[in-house]
Amino acid sequence: MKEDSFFLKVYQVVRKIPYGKVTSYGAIAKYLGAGRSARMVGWAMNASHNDPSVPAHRVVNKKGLLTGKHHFGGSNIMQQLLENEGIKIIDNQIQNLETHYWDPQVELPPF
DNA sequence: ATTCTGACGTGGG
DNA sequence: CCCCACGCCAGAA
Repeated sequence: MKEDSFFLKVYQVVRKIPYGKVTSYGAIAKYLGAGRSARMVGWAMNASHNDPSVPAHRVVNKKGLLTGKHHFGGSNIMQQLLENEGIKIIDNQIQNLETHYWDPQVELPPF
């Protein structure tokens, strides 16, 4: 596992997501410079299972849909975690997404 | 090397 | 907003 692999970069960003905030795969990809590799970000989250410090539950797709909840052990853990942070979720979709949205490109300093 | 896949995004309708 | 199709690219087999 290369320390500079895409996964590691993703982890770094995802770890910086503040409590009660969410972001999208595309936003992370963009921040990393990948731009169109949003899918890779999500895929990187798969490997994030090996790294519990990565709050993957705060990463959703651009619609605010919890697309990856199925990978959280098969239960609605992801939704509960987000609701625990004050985020309302209905039918796997985050309500008031703009309120909880957190853009690394804006909130975090550039490289 | 090739092939396939994937927790996505965007654009057109 | 929904639906459909294409693109995108890193990693695993």
